[in-house]
Amino acid sequence: MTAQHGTPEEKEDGRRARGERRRAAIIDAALRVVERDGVAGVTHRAVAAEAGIPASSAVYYFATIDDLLVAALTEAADAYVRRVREATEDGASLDTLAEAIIGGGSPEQRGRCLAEYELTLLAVRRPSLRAQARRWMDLVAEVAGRHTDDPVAVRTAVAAADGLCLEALLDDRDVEPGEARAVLAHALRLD
Amino acid sequence: MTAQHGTPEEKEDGRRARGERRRAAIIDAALRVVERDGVAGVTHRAVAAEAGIPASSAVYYFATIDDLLVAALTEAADAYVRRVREATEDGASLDTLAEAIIGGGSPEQRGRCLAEYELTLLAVRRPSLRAQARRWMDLVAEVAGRHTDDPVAVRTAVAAADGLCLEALLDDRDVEPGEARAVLAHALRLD
DNA sequence: TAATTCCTTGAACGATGGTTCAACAAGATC
DNA sequence: GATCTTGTTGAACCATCGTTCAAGGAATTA
Repeated sequence: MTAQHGTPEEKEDGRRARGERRRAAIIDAALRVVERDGVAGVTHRAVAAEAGIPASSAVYYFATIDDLLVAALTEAADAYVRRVREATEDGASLDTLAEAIIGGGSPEQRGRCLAEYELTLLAVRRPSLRAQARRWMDLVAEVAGRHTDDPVAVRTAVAAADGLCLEALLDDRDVEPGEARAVLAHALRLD
Repeated sequence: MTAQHGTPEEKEDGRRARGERRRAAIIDAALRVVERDGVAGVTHRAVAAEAGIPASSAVYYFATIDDLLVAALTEAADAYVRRVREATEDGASLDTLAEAIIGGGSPEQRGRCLAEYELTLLAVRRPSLRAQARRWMDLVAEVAGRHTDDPVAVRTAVAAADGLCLEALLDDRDVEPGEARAVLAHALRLD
């Protein structure tokens, strides 16, 4: 009853505060493991090792592997939304959108993108995760919608954005942001 | 040295013939397992159980799980190419292409599509599988190329086709083939 | 028929992983 | 300080899995 109202800077339980921090660290570690070894590599022990904590601690916060994956997917979607929003809030230029989606081909972005894809595919098999996974597409649809009123164009742009990511992953070469831009522009009839 | 030339109906070793049949049955079973439980569900034992044979027999034909997944991916790509070629060889209508890609939303097609996606994503982490995985995209690019000369339009259509599949998987509802057709037509400027 | 090759199969070994549990430390509340 | 809550941790249990292996059966060849 002490932490009732909105201000989170209430006098809080220090134990819980540290717990929340550790929880977040575990999720981060889990995302790193997904990037490195894929969803299949996410085990309590592997994530705990990545986070530098004992395995039983990872179990304490995420009783099942599923819980951990759900948390990781949610965090990944959050990060993605943050990134794209930041890149498109002021000027909704197509270049920045393309770069935010494809990620410029840097290795770290590539790892992120792969992780996002794996988690999305995971969501296909778990109805409870679908809503989280859809946030990617919905966000791209929203941004695309600023450039056109044609719903088919928007659908095309969204689908193309997803497909471009997959191509970028499958090709080893760095995908030029210019190519992504050209495809998005084509889908949106901006060329 | 007996089975040297092209005619496969040479007097062949009956043991090997049955072996080849069993090998094919194992690959089929592996694909069914991928559809049902995902790539993560592919184990020697699970595939063997699906095929109704002892686990050690699956090991005899595919010494490692990787071998099994490679074979499954190759077979899935073969089947996909066969399907799309069959649907587009005579009249290369966009409707048939759209249906071949999206698959009319039938549950079995959905399972196939999901399996193809999972195997494709697997290929991202194994360079030796990339070539097989690319066959999907290359085929769609070829078919799309029959409708336009604009390379950007082709790239957009290919990317959109991949993205549409993912959307269809993520949405539970059956995706209307008409929607897929509209998106492809938009990408190819045929509307 | 004997030797050879190919396939079949059950059992087992070692490793990994999900999960449980009990003991314990540390902060919060009385 | 006593008590309660929260977090921490190492050990262990049990299941699953990849892989090995040896014994054998069946088709083929000599």
